[in-house]
Amino acid sequence: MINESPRVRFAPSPTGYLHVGGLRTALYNYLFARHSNGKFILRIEDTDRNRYVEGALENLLETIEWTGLIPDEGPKQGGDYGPYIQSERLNLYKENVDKLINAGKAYHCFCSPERLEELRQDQIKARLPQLKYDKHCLFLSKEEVLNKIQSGEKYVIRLNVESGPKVMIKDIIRGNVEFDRSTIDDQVLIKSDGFPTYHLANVVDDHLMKITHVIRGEEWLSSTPKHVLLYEYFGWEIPEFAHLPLLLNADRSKLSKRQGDVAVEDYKAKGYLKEALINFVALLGWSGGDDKEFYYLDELIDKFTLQRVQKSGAVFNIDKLNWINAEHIKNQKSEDILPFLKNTLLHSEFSRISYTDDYLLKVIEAMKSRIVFYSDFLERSSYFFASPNEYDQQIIEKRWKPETPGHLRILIEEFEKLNNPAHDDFETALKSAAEKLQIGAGKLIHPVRLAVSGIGVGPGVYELLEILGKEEVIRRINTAIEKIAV
RNA sequence: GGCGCAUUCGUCUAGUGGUCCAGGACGCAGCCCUCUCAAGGCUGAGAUCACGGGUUCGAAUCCCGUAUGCGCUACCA
Repeated sequence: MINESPRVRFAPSPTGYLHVGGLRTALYNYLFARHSNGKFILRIEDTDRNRYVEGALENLLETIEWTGLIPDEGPKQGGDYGPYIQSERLNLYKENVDKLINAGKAYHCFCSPERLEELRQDQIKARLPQLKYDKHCLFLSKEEVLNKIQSGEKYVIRLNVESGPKVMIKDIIRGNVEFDRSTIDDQVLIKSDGFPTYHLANVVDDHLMKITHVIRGEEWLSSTPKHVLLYEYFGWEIPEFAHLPLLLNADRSKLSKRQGDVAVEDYKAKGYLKEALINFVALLGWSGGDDKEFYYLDELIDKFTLQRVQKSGAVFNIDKLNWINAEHIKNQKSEDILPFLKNTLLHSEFSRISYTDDYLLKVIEAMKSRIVFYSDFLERSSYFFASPNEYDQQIIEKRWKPETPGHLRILIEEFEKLNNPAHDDFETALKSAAEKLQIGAGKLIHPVRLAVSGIGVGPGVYELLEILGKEEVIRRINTAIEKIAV
C-alpha cells in the first residue's frame, strides 16, 4: 500500500448544484492526489431516487469543469474502474451484498415502516440509550425468507452487527477514534427499491475502484464504523480516512443555503474568479504554516498535506473572499483580463459599441487595482464606455465653483494646442493653464475629473485624459460647462 | 437522550514544553504617499490561548474533568 500511488475520489450526489463545502472537499482530494502523484476520481452518488433532479448531473459536471479540478477518471473521462455513476452499478452492489448474506453478515428484513416507527417509539418511551433495530428479521428461517420474497413482500437488506471488540478508526486529521460495536445499528444496505444506501455503495465502490484514501466531510465520521465493519466483513483492505472540518455559517452552524449563497454557481455568477474561490476555500481549514495566503493552484499542489488540515470548523467569511478576488484580479496580466472585459461589455448596455483592444487594455491597467469584480469595470468606470449623462451632485458642490467654467475654457485652449497628447503632455498643459490663471492645479484637476467622468473617484486624472484622448476630453468638458449649473 | 468530534483576536489562522504577557491575514481606526478613489507602506485597537484541576523548574502546547458548540443518530447523502 505504501508503494502504491494514491487514488482518491470526490463523490458528490447530484442535488442540483455544487456546494462550496463540496468544492473544498473536491479541492483537498485533488490537491492530495496531485501532490502525491496519485489519481483523482469523480464518482456520482445518485442512489437516492427521491432526490433525483433533472439536469443536476450535467450542471454538476459543468461546474466541476469550470473550477478546473479535472478528474483523471469519472463519468466524462471514463477509466478502468467504471461506470462512475452509482445508479449504473446496481449489479455490483447486489453481487457483493449476496456474499454478505451467505456469510451471515447481512440479512433480509421485511419489517414495515410502521413497525419500525413503533419500535422506535417504544425505545424512546423505555428510555433506551440507543435507538436501534431489534434484529427481528435476523431470526427468520431460510424458508420463511424465501417464502416472503416469493410472495412479493417488500424487503431491505441489513448489516448484521455482532458484538466484538471496539471498532477503531485511524483518521489522518483526527488520530484514532473508537466506537463501541453496541452503538452501531444494523444499517440498511439495500433499500426496498433495490438501490444501495450510501454506506454500502461507498464501501463497495471505494474497494472496487482501489481508493486508498477516503477524504470527506466530518459529517461522515459517525458512520465510518459501519463502513469499517463492512470492509471487515468483506475481508477487504481498509483505506485511510481523513475527515475534513465543516464549513460554517456566521453563527457557526453548518453552512446552509438559508444564510447566503452556498452554490459554487452562485459565486461564479456574481463574478468571483475560480482562482480566487479555490484560493479562499483552500484556506478554510488548511494553512501552509507560514504567512503566505495568496496561492495559485500549482502552489497549493506543491504545499498541500493532510497533516496541516485544521480540526475545527471554519466560518465562510465573504469579506476575505472579496479581498482574495481583488488580489487575484490585481495580479492578473491585463491581456488575460481582456477577454473577460469584452465579454462583460458584450452583455451590457454598451454591447453595440466596439472598442479597440488597445483602448480596453489601458482601461484595465487604470482600473485593475480599484475593483473587486470584473463587473466593476462598468459599475465604477462606465465613463470609459460612454460620456457621463449626469454629474455627482456632492462633487459639484465641492469642486464646481462659479469661476470654474471660465477656468476650464482656458484649459481647453491649452489642450487644443496639443497633438496626440499623452499623460505628461496633459499634465504640462494643465499646469500651464493653472499658472496663467494664477490658481492651484487642484482647482482644475477636480473639475476636469468631474466633467470627464461625472464622478469624483477614479484613476489619476492625467491617465484618465490620456485614455479618453484629446478630442473626447474637450468635448466632454464643453458638455459639462453647458450642463452643470451652479 | 446516546455516540462522536471540536474549542487561540469579530473571522481565517501560526504555534507540537522555555525564543509567546501569543505571530500573520481579512475587517476596523489612524498616519504616509497623493489631484480623487484605490493600490502600496507604516502604526494602532483587538485573544486572561473555553473553564477548572493536575504533570513539570516551566504549558496555548501533555493528562483528567467540566462547559459550550457542532455532527451523526433515516429504506438522505
